[in-house]
This record gives sequence, C-alpha cells and structure tokens, in this order.
Amino acid sequence: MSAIHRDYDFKAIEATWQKYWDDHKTFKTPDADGSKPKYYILDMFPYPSGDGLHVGHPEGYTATDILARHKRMRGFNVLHPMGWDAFGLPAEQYAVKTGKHPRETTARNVTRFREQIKSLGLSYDWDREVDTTDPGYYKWTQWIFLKLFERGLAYESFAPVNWCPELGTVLANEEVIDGKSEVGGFPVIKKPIRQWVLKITAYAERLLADLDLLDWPESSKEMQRNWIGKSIGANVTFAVFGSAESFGVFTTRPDTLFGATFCVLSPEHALVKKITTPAQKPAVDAYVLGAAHKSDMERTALGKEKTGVFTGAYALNPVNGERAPIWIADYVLVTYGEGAIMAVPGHDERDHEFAVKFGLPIKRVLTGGDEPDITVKAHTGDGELVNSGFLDQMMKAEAIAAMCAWLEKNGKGKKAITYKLRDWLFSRQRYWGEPFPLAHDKDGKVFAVAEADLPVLLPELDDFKPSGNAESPLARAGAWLEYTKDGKTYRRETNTMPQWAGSCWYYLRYIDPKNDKAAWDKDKEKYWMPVDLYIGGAEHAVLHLLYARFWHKVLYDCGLVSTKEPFQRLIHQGIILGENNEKMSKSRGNVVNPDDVVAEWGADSLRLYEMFMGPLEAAKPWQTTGITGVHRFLKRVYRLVVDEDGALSKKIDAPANSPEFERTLHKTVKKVTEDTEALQFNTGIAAMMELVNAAYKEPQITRKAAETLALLVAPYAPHLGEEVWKILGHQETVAYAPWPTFDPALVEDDTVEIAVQVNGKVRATLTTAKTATKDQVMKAAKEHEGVKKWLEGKELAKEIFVPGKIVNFVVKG
RNA sequence: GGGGACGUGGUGAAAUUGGUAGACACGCUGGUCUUAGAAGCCAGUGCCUCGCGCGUAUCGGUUCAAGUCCGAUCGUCCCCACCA
Repeated sequence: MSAIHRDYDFKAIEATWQKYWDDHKTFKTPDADGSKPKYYILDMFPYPSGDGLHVGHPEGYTATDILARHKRMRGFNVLHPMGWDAFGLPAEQYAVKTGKHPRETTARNVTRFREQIKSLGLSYDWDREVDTTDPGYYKWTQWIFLKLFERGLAYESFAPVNWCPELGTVLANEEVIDGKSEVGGFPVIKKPIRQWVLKITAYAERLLADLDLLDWPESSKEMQRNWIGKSIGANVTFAVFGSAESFGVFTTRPDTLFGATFCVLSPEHALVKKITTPAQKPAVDAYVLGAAHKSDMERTALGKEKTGVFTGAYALNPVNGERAPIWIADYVLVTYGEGAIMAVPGHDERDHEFAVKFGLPIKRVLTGGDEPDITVKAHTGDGELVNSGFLDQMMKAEAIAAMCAWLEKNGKGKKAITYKLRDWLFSRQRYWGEPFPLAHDKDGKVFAVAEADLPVLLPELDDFKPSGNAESPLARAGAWLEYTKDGKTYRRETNTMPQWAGSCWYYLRYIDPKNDKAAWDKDKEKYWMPVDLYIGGAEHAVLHLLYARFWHKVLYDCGLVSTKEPFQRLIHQGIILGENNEKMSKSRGNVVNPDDVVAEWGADSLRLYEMFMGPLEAAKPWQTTGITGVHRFLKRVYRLVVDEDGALSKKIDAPANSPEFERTLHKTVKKVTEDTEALQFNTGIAAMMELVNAAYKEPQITRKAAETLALLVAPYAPHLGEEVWKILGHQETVAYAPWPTFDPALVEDDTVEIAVQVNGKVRATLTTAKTATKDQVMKAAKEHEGVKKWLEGKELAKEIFVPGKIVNFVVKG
C-alpha cells in the first residue's frame, strides 16, 4: 500500500462484508412476515458444470440481486434463494470415463459453484439451498410423479421414440434439434422402445390460454404458442373403395375438399398393410422399411424431394364420391393429426410438389393466386370457391363453415382441433437421474411404490455405462431391483427421470426446503406464490418453462398450489458475447472467466460492469476495457467519502448543499428508483455517475447527501455500499436501511430550455421560466437574434408551441 | 418456408406520449500532478468540403416536427420447420 494515498481496497472490503453477511445470516428470510408485503425473486438455478461459472451467470444473478436488495430496502419480505439442478448428463459421462461416482463430481462442482457465487456478493438465503440430487429433495420429485401417475397423466408407451445411440438414451421432442440431440449433437433415430410418457397434451389448451395471464416477453409466449401449435379444422372420413375400411384425415382447409384428388398415409399408418394391393406390396414394403431406418434428419432434410409409393387402393372423396388414389409418403407424419391427409394439390404447396412429381391430377377450387395455371403453382390464399358444388361462390371462411356443417350433417366428419405438442417422453436410460417410484409384477403390470417407501434411492453401481440396448444401467442393480409391498414382490422400474423433473418444482421447495413431512407447507405456499420475478436464459422458453407450467397446473388441480401459473413475470437476460462479438466458447478462445475479473477488479466492479454494458435483455459483447469505467466510478465513490487515513472525508461536512447540487441529488434518487424498479440498470448507473461527478465539483456536501449516495449504490455494489455506510457512522448493515426518498418539488426545474425551430430545424434555444405563457415564449422566440433572420421577409404560415419543449415556426417564401 | 427481435459516433450505448440525436462510459487528444510511470485531477472529442452544410442501415410515405409511426429493400441474430 502506497504511503501517499490509501485507495479503494476492494479485496479487503469484499472479504470483510462477505464474512459479515455469512456470520450474521443477513439474508435469512422469515417464513412469513405479516407486517411486510412479500416479493419472491428467482434465478433459474444452474447446472453445476465442471467448468465453473461463466460470465453469463453473474449477469442474471446480479440483476435479481439488485432488485432483491432494493426491495428489502423498500420494506418487502424478499425470498431470494439459490440451488443446484445437479442431475444431468455431463456428470454421468464423466463417471463413465473415469469411474468416479457422479455424486462425487457433483458435490465437488456444487462446492465450487457455491464459492464462486458467494464471491459475487449475492444476497441469497443459503439456509434454503436445494439440490435436486439430494434424496431429501428427489423424494418429493418422486412423490409429485406419483400424483401424475394417480391421475392417469403418466403412461407406458411402446411407440417409436427418439433414440440416440451415442447417448444410449431416448430423448424428448424438445431435446431433438434438426434430428440431432440437443446435448452433444448426435444423430437421433426412431425406435420403438418401452417408455414412460407424461400426458402434457391433456393440458395443451390451458397451457396455451393461460399464457395471456402472464407478464412474459411476447417472444417467449409466441414460442410456446408455436410449440403448442393449435390448428382448427376438421376431421374428414374417407372410405376405402371396395373395402369396409375407412380412415380419417385432419385438414385445416375443409373448404378445399372438392379439390382433394388423392390421399396420402404416413408409412407407419396402421391401414397401410391392410389396403395395399398384391401388385404394389413389394414397393410399399420396401418404402416402409426404408422410412423406418431413416433418421428424422434424413426424413426432414431441407429441400428434400418428395418421395412416395402408390398402395394400389383408392379412397372415396366423401363429398363427391370421386376415386382418390391412396399413396404413402414420409412427408406425412404419423404423429400429427390422423397420420393421413387428403391431398389438395391445387391449394397446398407440398401436395402440389407431390402431384407434379407423380403425375397426379391437380384441380382448382378457389380463384386467385399469382399463376392462372393451377398445375404450375398452388394457390394457398383466399379466393372464391369454384368447381365445388354447394360451396361455389363462397369465400374461404364461409366455405369452411359450410363444409363443416355438411360433414357433420352427413356423418362424414366434424370440426376438430389438433396440436403440434406431443406427450412428453419422460424416461431416460441413464444412471444419474431420479428413479421412478414404480414397480412391475410378474405380468408386467405397473404399481406405485408406497408413499411410505419414498424416496426410492438411486442404487450404488460401479459401472454407469448405458447398455446400448435401451436398457437402463439400473437393470444391473441386483438386489435393488426387488421391491416388496404388502407381501408381494415386484421388479422395480429401471428407467430414470429426465433432468427436467427436478427443475419442474424447485421454486416450490425453496418455500419450505427442510420439510420432511411434505413437499411444502400449504400456508407457506399461499404466502409466497407466485414467483414475482423470474430471470433466466431464453434457451428454456419451450423446455423448462413449458414443463414447469405443466406440472404446476397438475399440482393446482390436485389442490396443492394456489396459483394457476408459477412464474408471473419473466425476463431473459441477453447473452454476453466474446470481445470479437461471437458466442463465447472454449474452441473460439474468447471465454472470460468471472474469477479472473473478480481477482483483478473486484466483485462490485464485475456486477456493475455487467449491468452497465447495456439493457439486460440485449445480447452484448464483453469489453474488458469497459470495466475500467465502472471501477473508476467505485473508486470515486470511495474517495468522496473516505479520506487518506480511512476516516470520514472532510468533504462530507457541509451544513447544507448548494441548491443546484440538492436538486441533482433529488433528481438522481428519482431516476435511480425508477430505473431500478424497471430493471434499467444501465441508465440507473449512469445517473449515479452523474451525481458523483457533480459531487466532485462541490467544495463540500452534506452527510445526508453522502448517505443517500451510499443507499443508492448499495444494491448495485453491495460491498462498497456497506463499507461507505459504516464509515458514515452506521453500525448496522445497509441491507435493510430504508431506501431514500425525494422531494417532488426539487426534481422539477424552475426554468426550462425551449428549442426554437423554423421549418423543423433548430435555430435557437431559449431559457424561460417554467410558468411562462405561450404569448411570452412566442414573443421571446421571435425576437431572438438567431431566429429573426430566418423569419425576415417570409410569411409566417403556422406557429407550433409545445409547453416546456419546443416552438416551431412554419414559414413560406 | 413460417414466426420473433434488431440495425444510432472509433467502441459499449442514451433518448416517456413523435418534440433540441449521441446522456453515461470506453478510447483518443491536450493540460496538470509526479524523479519517472501507473493512478488521480481538468478540458476537448458525431462527420465533413466548416456551411444558410450533413447525420440514427437504404429508399419512399404520413406530419409543423420521425431514431421513434407506416410501406418496401438490404443486413444481423434467435426460435420453429414437410404439422396438412
């Protein structure tokens, strides 16, 4: 330490206050406090990876921390917890490689994460920490699963599923991106495997409708709406010609039924075998076999040419009795609608492409489109119905209604709603996950494990490797496999739950984390729920956020929670890019480690910098040089209040502030208060910088002014806030000190600057009394030297006056 | 192909309801302090042909007035994607 100047020693200050908060349990939250309104502010809890924190974590965590600290100072009882989403693939893959139990690596990573997070000065109530891999936690994950099971919302399925040979597990729809696994990017193929599936589709309509209740980014709501994918249309029944068989198709365009010239079944459709003619059988069999072996990636490859085979059979168009050849093609998906379509090549681009390729008839039933010849291009827009019997001359909407009525009346179909959302494939063939609380008897019938026997502990294994044949590693667990209930012996279910299970309800466990009699206490739940503000990455918009909403609605139906939705308000922090404006990644070598930043500049500087970079939601490139700005600001705050010997600065001794500074102070309180509550931290910080810059220009300021500054800074740079607060003579933590107020009379200036425009161009500015009348201002404006010359010799056509803002003269000539 | 977000100085960015574009910060330039450097402190900094000039991706529109509203184009990012 230099003898010349005692400077801002952030290392000592941050260590001191972190210890103080720990020792005093400063942020321990009471279960309920009748005298205070509650505020539940939640971060998406991290997966404690072996890499430790990256700079993206502190961004969201600092934002919630600033608001949590601010709310405490404003008299709220704040619930602000942290925990670990610790089941997951990387720990297991590491275990396979090294033989180390995932429990060990997870514990080590959790310890590291906790230390790193504590080093940032985040105000969590650590007595509420949860860990999804703790048996005391996953007991209740299993218990909630049993609620779903009891309500018939969990069922066994033997349908083809997304199987990832590389990961040795099946994956949910949401985890497959472009035919590859979201984790690792390995190919995924369809394979029929026994699975546990959750009936999320039963909640499709409510998951869709209740989005309207939420204060979420419109983009995230839209993503969920698209993912749920509601389509309104009709199911139409086609009879197979010369057979007793019939099949349904789903269409959103029943108005085009007269234009349906053929039908297409998906290769997996149950009817394919029954209706294929002997002559076509070899070709059809070959096509079906080929489709089964293709990965989703191959089947849906972009720009892939349509393929298909004729079955030899014909369907009868219910509306006109015409014969429509039945084809099979892999562009028709067995999992959507009825797994079969009526093809209207005149008015659907995919059907058109197929018809052109295989020489099938194309018929126009609606007027319009940019191409008069319907065999050249499909017309998918609106138009007047033609060649359509009783629909002729109607427009599309009217024709849809008329056709639905006709179908219903004639028993040939009815209105129908279809969703893209599929049931949630909920089992994994992996070790490091929650075991299902289920067991099978000799006949394979499924029984729930008794509630008294929960948790079903994860068995100890030496070998964590997936078997590769869709059998879970738990199948090797020996004696564990046997379960006895009421004197009968069962074999335990060996699949495990996906990582999403634990995160579907962790926000409820924070409310009552140590309860071993129940997942949570109902009164506590009523007090704390819903989560008032939830911050986390946008990558979870359709995964975690949809799954958790689903579970919450089931819990609501069980009477276990009091709110329809878990997360009232949601904000996604934008990602932090590398200095080269690219996504941070090890391979690009542009990763910034928060530990290094904390070591060099301090946690307060890291917090402040990440908040100062730009709007919370925006993607922003990291610039190490930018930290110097906020670091300088923190030093300036420190030196304003603390003198060279560490005592209170002589500067903080004015009996009164200058009137000008007093106004600046009150304006800053107003601005910082508003910006903090609106989560516009970047401009709030800018306002504090302006205040400090102004304070440096004053010979002295009052102690009250310095205290106000300390209070404003405290949520943003809490270590410095505490230190300065103490030096100003306070014994108690600043964490619960009342937030400063402002005098509304002092935030308004007596005079205003008015811009004077001539034809919309600013030619002068006037300083006028706030109370000046229009006549006074207009007179002064016209007489202003800088304006006069623009008005001379010209005709004044119009005068605009906006009080306190602007004057505009419109002149001609 | 469908949906969403966005485009402002050398850089990160500001800018209620349309009302003085560029707050704050980085960087840069100059000054000051210092044996020296770093750190401080003070000042300047959109652009140029320096004008009655130009300027918020480009072009057009509405308006007394457009970064903001409308239309088209170009570009970037994200999500979904043969969903009938």
